[in-house]
Amino acid sequence: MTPKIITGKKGQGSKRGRGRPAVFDRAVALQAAMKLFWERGYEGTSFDDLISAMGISASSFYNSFGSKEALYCEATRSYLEWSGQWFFAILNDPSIDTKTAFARLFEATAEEFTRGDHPLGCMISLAGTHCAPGMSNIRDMMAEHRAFSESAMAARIRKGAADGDVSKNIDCDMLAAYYSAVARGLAVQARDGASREKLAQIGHLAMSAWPAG
Amino acid sequence: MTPKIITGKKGQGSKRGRGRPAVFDRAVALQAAMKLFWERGYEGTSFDDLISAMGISASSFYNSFGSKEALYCEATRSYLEWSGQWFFAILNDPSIDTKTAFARLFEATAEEFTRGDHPLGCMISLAGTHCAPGMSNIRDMMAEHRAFSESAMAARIRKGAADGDVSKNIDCDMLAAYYSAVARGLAVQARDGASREKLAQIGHLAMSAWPAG
DNA sequence: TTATTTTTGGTGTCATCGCTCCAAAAATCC
DNA sequence: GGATTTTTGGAGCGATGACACCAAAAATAA
Repeated sequence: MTPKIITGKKGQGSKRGRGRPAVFDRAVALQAAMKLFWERGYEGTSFDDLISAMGISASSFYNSFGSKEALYCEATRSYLEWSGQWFFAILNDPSIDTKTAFARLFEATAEEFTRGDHPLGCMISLAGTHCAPGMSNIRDMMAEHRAFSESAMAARIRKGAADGDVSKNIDCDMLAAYYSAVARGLAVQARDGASREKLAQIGHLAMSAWPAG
Repeated sequence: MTPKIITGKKGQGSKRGRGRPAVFDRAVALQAAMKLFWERGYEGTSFDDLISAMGISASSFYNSFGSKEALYCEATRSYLEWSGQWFFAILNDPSIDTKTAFARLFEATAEEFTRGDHPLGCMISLAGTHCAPGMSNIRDMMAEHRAFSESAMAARIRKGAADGDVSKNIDCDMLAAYYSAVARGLAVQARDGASREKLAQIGHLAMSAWPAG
């Protein structure tokens, strides 16, 4: 009944201690879990699928990651850290103006959503929209992540307005909401098998809604 | 092992026969199931949730609907029949031009996605994107429905090009893919709690990408 | 080497899931 | 009213899901 509290990451994460060192690479195992969650979602991924893909036993899993839900949170953070690399690099590139940043964002999105070395689309856009009651924590977490990326877009547009490369008359939050919606739609299109070219052209069309300066 | 084949709808569906008539209204039960599936998705909705919401017993469920998967298909058809009402009425309204039809489509979408009498967003847009292996039939079914609505949009645009109210130089399929993506994005935004006004403004912004005649 | 610390495999457990069977009950037809 | 046909409630089943526990194994510190 009393839930076991995992205070800190153990396994490969702790510094070289006394006992037997873990035989598996925690980062590699986490990455494998991330891809599975990305592909199938939280509820679509079973405990057995996870430990099998991660190449560890049930007890190692429990020792190192605490629970399926804790692992999902960690995998999500890992995904965000990874996708945030290209996302924020482009969004906040100081050498380009706001509109160009968004255009490049969608070019990169078309590429990233259709790569062969990881699942199609976006782990965040597709997750936690359709879920059982009792999964509200998961749903809320993903909604927050979506809201975060939308607000990052809004901040970039506001900066553009301050810098003078975006008209001061536009509603920055609404423009960000629009491009956020387009990104979510691209994730669904990618999942349904849309080609890189198709995604790129959708993004290009979306850019033609950019308000005139 | 030999799967029980449900040849036709029984229960309230069959014409007044000999035996004891069903005590529940099949259409009402189906609608309750539809709303549950719409809210939670296929995997997020349990058998017990269903029979409880439908107000019937497990055996009545099995007698009348065959299986959870068969019910899901039927609920999906029911949803499409219902949402197709407003969708195609606007898309194929002969009294308005193509661009106006799409603008009205998004106005209606903003309203329909945020009504209090049924779940938020769209049952089709959100379903079957993140699912377990073995659910490929469900995933494929939903992807087909999405492709169908996209092709209906493309057909409307092609008709517009033929009628002369859309430029003949545009790529009709690509424009449809773009508006399809926007619709998917609106469904996610609606799920995340976006207001009707926010959705309407996103749709309005999306319309400003309409190619010049 | 010995003691200590930690991981590991295997097994067990409890709940849920989706389904299935069965006999009683109820309504119609003759 | 009796026979027939169908629905209904309830009990139960095999599979899966997500852990949880434990004793053996392995590696380091002393």
